[in-house]
Amino acid sequence: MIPRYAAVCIDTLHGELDRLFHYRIPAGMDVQAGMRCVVPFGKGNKPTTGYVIELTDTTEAQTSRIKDIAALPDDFCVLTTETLSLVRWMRDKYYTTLISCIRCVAPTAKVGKAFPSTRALGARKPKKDFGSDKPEVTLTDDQAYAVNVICSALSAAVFLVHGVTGSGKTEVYLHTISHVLAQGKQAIVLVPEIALTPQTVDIFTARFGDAVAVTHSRLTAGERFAIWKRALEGTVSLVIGPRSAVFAPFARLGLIVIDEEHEHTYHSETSPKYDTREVAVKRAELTGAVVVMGSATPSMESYLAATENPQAYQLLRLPNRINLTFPEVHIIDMRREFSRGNTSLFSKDFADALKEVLAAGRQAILFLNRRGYSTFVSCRWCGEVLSCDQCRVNHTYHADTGSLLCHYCGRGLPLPEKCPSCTSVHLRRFGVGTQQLEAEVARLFPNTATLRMDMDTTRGKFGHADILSAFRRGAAQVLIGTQMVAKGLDFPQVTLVGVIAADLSLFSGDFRAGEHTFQLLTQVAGRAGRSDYAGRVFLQTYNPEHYALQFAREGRYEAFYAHEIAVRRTMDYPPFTHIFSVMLSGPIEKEVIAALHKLQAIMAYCNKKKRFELMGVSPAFVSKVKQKFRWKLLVKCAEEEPLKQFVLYCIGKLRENDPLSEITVHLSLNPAMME
DNA sequence: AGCACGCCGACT
DNA sequence: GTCGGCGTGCTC
Repeated sequence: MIPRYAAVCIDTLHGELDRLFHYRIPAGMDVQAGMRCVVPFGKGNKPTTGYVIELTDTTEAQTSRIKDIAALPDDFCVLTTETLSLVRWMRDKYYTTLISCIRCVAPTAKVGKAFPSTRALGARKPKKDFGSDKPEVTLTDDQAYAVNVICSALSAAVFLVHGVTGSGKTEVYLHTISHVLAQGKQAIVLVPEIALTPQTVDIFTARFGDAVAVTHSRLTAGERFAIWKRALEGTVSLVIGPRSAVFAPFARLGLIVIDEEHEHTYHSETSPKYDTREVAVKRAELTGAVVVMGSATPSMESYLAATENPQAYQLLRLPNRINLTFPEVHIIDMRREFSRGNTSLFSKDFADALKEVLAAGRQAILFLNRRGYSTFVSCRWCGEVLSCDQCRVNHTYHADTGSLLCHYCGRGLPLPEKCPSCTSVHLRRFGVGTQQLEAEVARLFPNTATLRMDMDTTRGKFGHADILSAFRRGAAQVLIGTQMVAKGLDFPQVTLVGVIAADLSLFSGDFRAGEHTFQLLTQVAGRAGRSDYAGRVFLQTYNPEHYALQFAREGRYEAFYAHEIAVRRTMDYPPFTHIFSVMLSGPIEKEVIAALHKLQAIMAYCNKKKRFELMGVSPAFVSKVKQKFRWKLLVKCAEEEPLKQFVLYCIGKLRENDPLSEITVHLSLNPAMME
């Protein structure tokens, strides 16, 4: 029986259109579920792109209003049976519209246009017999065990590889991928950010050659589509990329690797606000693929799952550095430096160590997680702190342009000569950023070449790569940077790492501050001593006794985990509960607060059984950005699904009584960063 | 979101 | 009488 109707999801991002529209299938048109279609839509019967979600023989819609599908722009299905299931799951899981999920999975289409032709791309030979391609590297016992366990998993298993920095996690991934490809299956490798992990990507492309496609945010729509199509057709069998690569449309998916699984970039910050790890596990469940997550510092969520629910998450350990010793890590109490009269940026021990390294002709990495020259400018006459007029954020002084810059909206202005509040000339710059750090190194070591890597120096298309390759070939002895220099880099000549202010991420007010600090310090410490030369790491801090610093110094992940998870349990924080953050933003602060109080009242009224813990109305961490005031409230509950339904129901109630015309609602379940 | 319909003031 | 302002409501 030939189906007569197609249920179509219209390619328009609007909540009210988040339902299926039925169209008649004209005689002779070969429509399949998962295809794109062009349909007349709206008042003007405007030709509009849609996606065929299902085919039916009957329809409940009034037959007199049903129109015909106008055309099929493609001769293939953009959505497979698997990805159709996936987008439906995502829609419910991430409280969003079906079309926004489809846009994650399908290549981004220009409405009314067919996809570009792939014919011009040339025949593929970005074939090889992987079974006979025995990698030349000899695995350690730990590595071999991990590879064996993963490769003998039947299907849909999830592994967490906890491997210290330098333990050879990548080699485990490579062997596992070889095994999967040799079976004629396909694999996805997810990395936090392509630009920051060029070496990891190079290793995969070198090993698997033409079978690999690398995706990244700077690809054009055409390039992106070409890779998508090759994955669909199976002319590539390994896709490497950031979180969006989890959607690679492989028909025979065998493996998804998530490197550095704890990285917050795996959380999408725009709708659908998906967690890449959850999507990967769902795809594994739908396809029978295996998921391998790896990290030196696993997230609390994953490690808890691996230790308390080993049927679902199997833990594999790589506890030893291969041919490397752990770097010596020193915590420097900057309060003592100050009491001894040292008010400079560098402690005496670190300055001495840097001097030695430079004299020995080796390299050093200096890490400071703040860009700019001075972090704020204030008036010594009246106390005014210069700030952005669009945002509630202090201006940062940038020495290269001599300007004040807002790091939230990007607007800048020249540094004024007089205080805008009292017109005195006693403006002074306080706080240290990477620019000032660079100037300080130049002052203390005048003949030393330095490179700086932060958002200001990596703007260009190859910004990251240029700086890293210059440092690799020895164009500079010192690399100064923000957290860009902390991750995954492997420079054999680097024997010293200095963390200039290890407390910066400690007091953000986020309950994950301890976890983030531990992860960051462990990552950055791992940059030192990656060859025969011993490495040294200095953590400068005003809080030397903090557990995140102490455990990072000792390289004791399990001890840190035990401490942190106990705090989370006691305080009733994730992963033991779920937190839904509701933020409202709008141009009039009073109205934003009033709407939020109204929502709070609705929630209190609907929460008769006290199942949900309502936390108070408070300003967002940055309470004004780009002329919009931002206030939030948090709701906690041990179970995710009822929490989601409760919050969405209450927001629906709020909208019923109030059009919220100028107010935007921002929802986030278990946000990776508390705003 | 678009886009059309609709019901009131200024103009050829 | 008609042109056009943007408020309201629908889209198989």
